[in-house]
Amino acid sequence: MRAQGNEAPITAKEIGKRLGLSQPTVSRILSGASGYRVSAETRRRVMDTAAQMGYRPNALARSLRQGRTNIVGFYTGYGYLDARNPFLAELIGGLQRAADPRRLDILLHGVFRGASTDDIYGELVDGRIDGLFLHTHADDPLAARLRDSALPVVALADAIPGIPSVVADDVIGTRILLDYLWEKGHRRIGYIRPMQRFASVERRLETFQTWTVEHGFAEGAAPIYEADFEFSKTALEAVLAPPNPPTAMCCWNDMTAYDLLYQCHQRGITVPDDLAIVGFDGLLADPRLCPRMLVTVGASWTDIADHAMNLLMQKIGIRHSCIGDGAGENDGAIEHPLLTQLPVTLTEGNTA
Amino acid sequence: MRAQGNEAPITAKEIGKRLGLSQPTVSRILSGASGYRVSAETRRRVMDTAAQMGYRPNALARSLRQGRTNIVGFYTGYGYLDARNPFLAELIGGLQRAADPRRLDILLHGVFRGASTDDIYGELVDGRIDGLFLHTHADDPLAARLRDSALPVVALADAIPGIPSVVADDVIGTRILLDYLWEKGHRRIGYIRPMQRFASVERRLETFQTWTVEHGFAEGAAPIYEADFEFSKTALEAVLAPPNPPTAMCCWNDMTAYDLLYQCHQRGITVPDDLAIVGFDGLLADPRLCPRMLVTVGASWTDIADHAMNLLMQKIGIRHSCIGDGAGENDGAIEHPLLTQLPVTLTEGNTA
DNA sequence: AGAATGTGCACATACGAATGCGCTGATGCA
DNA sequence: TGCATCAGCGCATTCGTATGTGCACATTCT
Repeated sequence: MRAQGNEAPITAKEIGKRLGLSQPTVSRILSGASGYRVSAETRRRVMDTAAQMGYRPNALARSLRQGRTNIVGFYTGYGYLDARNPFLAELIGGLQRAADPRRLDILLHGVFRGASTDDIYGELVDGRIDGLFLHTHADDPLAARLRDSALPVVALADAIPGIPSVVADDVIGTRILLDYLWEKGHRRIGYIRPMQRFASVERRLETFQTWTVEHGFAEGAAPIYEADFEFSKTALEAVLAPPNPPTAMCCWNDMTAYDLLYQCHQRGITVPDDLAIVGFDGLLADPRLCPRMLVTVGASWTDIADHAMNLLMQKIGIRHSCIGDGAGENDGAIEHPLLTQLPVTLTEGNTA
Repeated sequence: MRAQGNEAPITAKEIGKRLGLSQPTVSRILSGASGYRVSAETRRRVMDTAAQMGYRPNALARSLRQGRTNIVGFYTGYGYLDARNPFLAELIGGLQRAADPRRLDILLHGVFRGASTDDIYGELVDGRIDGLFLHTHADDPLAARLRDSALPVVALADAIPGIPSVVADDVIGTRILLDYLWEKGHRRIGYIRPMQRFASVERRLETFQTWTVEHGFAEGAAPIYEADFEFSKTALEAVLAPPNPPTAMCCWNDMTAYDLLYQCHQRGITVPDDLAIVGFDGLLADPRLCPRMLVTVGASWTDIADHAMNLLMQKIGIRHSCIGDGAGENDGAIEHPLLTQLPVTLTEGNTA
């Protein structure tokens, strides 16, 4: 039973007391404040004592004073999603890699069940984070609240009007997928969309419709299906029931594609011979994990995270400089477009 | 250009000023302090004004005062691992689900390249988190530092001596796997271990050796191979080269098993007919994602995270109560064993 | 009417670091 | 000798909230 906790906490004041110096002097030396003169001797004594006592500056006090925490938040509006979801895993993993060289930590905001938009909003803007990565749909009332707040926010993976968003290029991506199917000889292609009206969904679906018109698809040759995140058995039956079913299915994202793939496997439908399947997001490109991989497009998750991080850093920097000089000039503030669409590449997995 | 930032921040003091009340009174009302009497009228005015002004208590100031942040940290000593790794995804995802009902957020600590143990330690104990989930190996010098610190720490997935650790039951798990192989008729079984001497590795390997002796395995019938995280092609050749190669391979964890699985697939070796493969961790149980699933054991990741969270909450609670009454009594502090081994179950995937 | 109780709030301080400003003593230069 | 300069450091305040203590005033009791 190591009973500690009775010793006074190791603070700058404590070091100062021990050395006969004031707390501010200790603070200035240890935080390496420039423009402050101390004798080499005093500096040495402070540094030595601090090291010996194992002094660690309290991050809360420092952040409270400086208005900066070096923590960026991540919030997903899809409360049921966590890091187990491959999509979110790529997102969070990408942010981790992007945060690391910038010496930032990531706060995963939880959304306890039953929390109101107001509560969540309050926890996001309470000063714990310098900026936020937002992963939600455009209809989320939280998005509107955040757009009008002072907190720097960047949207990821799905665009939010009025908030800088970094997404994969939905139009080019969808066209690449459809061109791929076209070259493989497919002339009846179905599209699976989710029930929700996400911005990405709309862009992808519009592109699908435009493309099929461009390529002279007849009525009924480009059916559109609506699926929940979990693609049900009955849905596949509905797809294959008509006399001339599609020979290929274009899924709005990879998770849906995997659902479909699994359903096909369950009933002995060979992919891609009986039914070709393409997805969107570039998920699970690692063939070790999923040998039964499909064809997918997607932007590099590293690029998405890195780009978003740069945007957020810039917003954070601007906000902080504006505090000092109230004039509000935007010196050197490059105007970024609200929607950044990153280039995509197609990945053709082994279909064993 | 919405130029804000010049308006005074909305603080409790500001509300008090507007209502002719003191800041403490506002604070007490809004934080719902018990044992403090205010008139219903004042309470109403404060609540209304706070709501109208959009008051959000500053979490930094509150935490600084209360010595509690309601944030728990997660740190992995394997710097190259992020949420993309299925193992870490399960770990982080499990913690997210466990944190949510407790209204905690999770701080993912980054380990910028080149950071010393001392730097990392400093960033972990700087007051931003109430407790830490530690995922690293026993040899990590950071583990020793943390063990002697006042920060509540719980180790996950790999045991750390002196720190409460929550892991899957390595011994039972390994025996279950081997019994499974035995029943399938395998009498020559190889084991793949990593180069690192992790605690879990040692326990699993010991169990393998004990088990093979118990079952009368002859010399050379239970070969042990050493592999890096990436199982190389040459390694599989080394396994299959001898005249009487193993008919089954027991991999120390699932990621290694997937490597092996992939190598087999690449050279047309049928699993499990030509070579049976079993892993450990219960990863990727979702058949949609990995139809070529293998046989694996593992504890429920939800259970691991939940158990670890309970342990940590208890340590945090004890620490906080000890601050108030310096006596250091451990009233009601149940002594938990340092090593918690959770029961495992076997999952037999489809081997399509 | 005076004392005892209770109500409703303000005052002061703590938390720990950061920072503008100003004080002291030594030195420089005229 | 007199004044400016500069090094070296302390003082006071700031950030925003929480909390122990105390002081008026109103109410009730005797």
